Order: sequence, then C-alpha cells, then structure tokens
Amino acid sequence: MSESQPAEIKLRRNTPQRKIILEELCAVKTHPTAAELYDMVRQRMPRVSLGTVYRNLEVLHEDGMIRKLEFSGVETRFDGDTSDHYHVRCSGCGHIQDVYDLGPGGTPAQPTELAGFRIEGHRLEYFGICPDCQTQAAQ
Amino acid sequence: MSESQPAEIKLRRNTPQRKIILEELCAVKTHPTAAELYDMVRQRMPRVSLGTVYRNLEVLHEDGMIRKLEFSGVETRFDGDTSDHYHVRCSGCGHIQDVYDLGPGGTPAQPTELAGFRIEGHRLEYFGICPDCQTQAAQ
DNA sequence: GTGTTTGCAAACGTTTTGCACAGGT
DNA sequence: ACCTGTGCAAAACGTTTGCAAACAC
Repeated sequence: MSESQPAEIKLRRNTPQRKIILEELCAVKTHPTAAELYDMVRQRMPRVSLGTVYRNLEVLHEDGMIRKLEFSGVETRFDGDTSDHYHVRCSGCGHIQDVYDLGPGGTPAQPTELAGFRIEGHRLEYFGICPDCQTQAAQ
Repeated sequence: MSESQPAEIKLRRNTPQRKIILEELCAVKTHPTAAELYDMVRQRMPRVSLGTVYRNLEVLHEDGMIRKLEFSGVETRFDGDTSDHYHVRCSGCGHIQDVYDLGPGGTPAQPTELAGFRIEGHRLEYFGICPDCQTQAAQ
C-alpha cells in the first residue's frame, strides 16, 4: 500500500543467515535457484531452512543487493551481480549467460548470435504504473 | 528432442472445446489467465475441465494461433492477437496493455511513458541454444 | 476402428505462510 | 524488553499428468 518511490529503507538485522546467503550467491558466476542456493548455504549452515533462504532472497532483492532473474515460465534464479546487464537463457539446458553488450544500437531487434548462443527470440516487457493506479495514488 | 525449425505440423482433431477456447480468447482485448479463460469457456460449456483449457492453450500456442504472455514472476496470460507487439504490465494492479509502438529507435532504452503508464523499468531476456547444446545437437 | 482428446482427480514443483521460539539490538 | 528473524511443517499456487471413457476422423 505504501510503496513510495525511494523505497523507504526498512530496518534490517544483520543475521549470519543473510550474510552467508549473500556471500554464497556472490561467490558464483552461475545463476542459482533458491533450492540450489539452499544446498550451497546448507554446507556452511546445516540447520538453515528453505523458507529462510526465500525470505532473505526477497529481502536482499528489496534492498537492491541482488538481482532476481524471473525468467518466464521457469523457476526464479538469482544473481549477485547487480551491474547493468542482460541475460540469455538456453532453451535446451536452461543455462543462463550474462550479456554485457547487446551490440550496435543496443536494440532488441533480434540478434542472431549472442555470447555464442544461437538466438531464437527475445522477450521485452515493460512494467510501470497504469493511468488508473496513478490516479488512485494521487489521492 | 525433435524440435525442427518449421515445427512439423501435428495432426489435430477439431474439437468444440478447442474452438470455443480460441473464440473466447479472441473475443476479448484483455489478456486472460488460464483460470479466467476457464471461467469464460465454462459459461458456454459447463463441463469443460481446467486441464483441457491448459492442454488446448498449449496446442494453440504450438500451432501459432495464440500468444503466450509469460510475464516474469506471475501466472501466464494468453493473447489471441498474434501480431507483433509488446506489453506493459502495471505493477499496481497487474493490468496488461498492448504496446504497438516503442517510439523512436524502438530500443529498450527506458522510455518514461508508454500507453499512459509511468514506466518503472523493463526486462529484456533472450533465449536460444547455448554453444554446448549446439554441439550436442550437431551429432 | 483407431488414435486423439476429454473430464476428473490427484500429483507436481516452486514459493509462501503460520507458528512458537531463538536471538540481535 | 522488544520485535525481527528463524526453523519447521503445512498450505497455497499455477500447472501438469495418469487414467478410462468419449469422440473426431
């Protein structure tokens, strides 16, 4: 309800769980799912729960510490690299690769090759606040 | 496994269920979820099942009759309009609006306004076949 | 007749949640 | 002391699937 622009900073306790989850995520160049991260964290902290991993990933995302890769149709993956880049996903094995350079123009106009991938297509989706919700928020 | 380029046409039986599902989807300019479509179809065919709706939406999508809007993080929505266009999704209410013109350049470079929406961001994701899977497929 | 499609219900995998307790500040 | 964060387990959610019967061709 009270989602303001600068995303009011919430008070956070600095728990070892959150610290380890972030460390593990930042330590890899893969883009693990919550379950994969859960396995990684469990090696250092055996009694951690999957719910905690989910809750902390959400918190870290809210605070802009990590990126959430909600690739359509498949499980969410997470990225400790918050720098500006895009992703290619393999339709075959699901592997996700970082893309830092979209090539000349930087348009979505379908490149045929990207980071060695044979590109089949792309998805460009915008999100924002619709006219109705803007009106409602103004009150 | 055998996903060839021209997508070999499968033999389809022309069932009333499939016909009605397609009709209902094409009749609206909204982008209904499978469950919403299920409700719509049920008014004309009370005994239809949700599984049938899902199966037929998949079939219609395979055959290129409809578009699947796998907006990240939320349930899949469907679009009877197969023409080339993009979508904006409202972060507030979830409403999805068609966008036929991305504006000058047609780049993802964040427009601040689109179809009356105040744009907060965009997501551009590519999909294709990774080098490893290409090698594997070549054999 | 044959093989696809259906309705039904149960299963699936991911994510979220309720709860009582532990622990950071 | 307060109140956020935790582990645990169960629930919720959207979607898929197994099956026997029904139906299109």
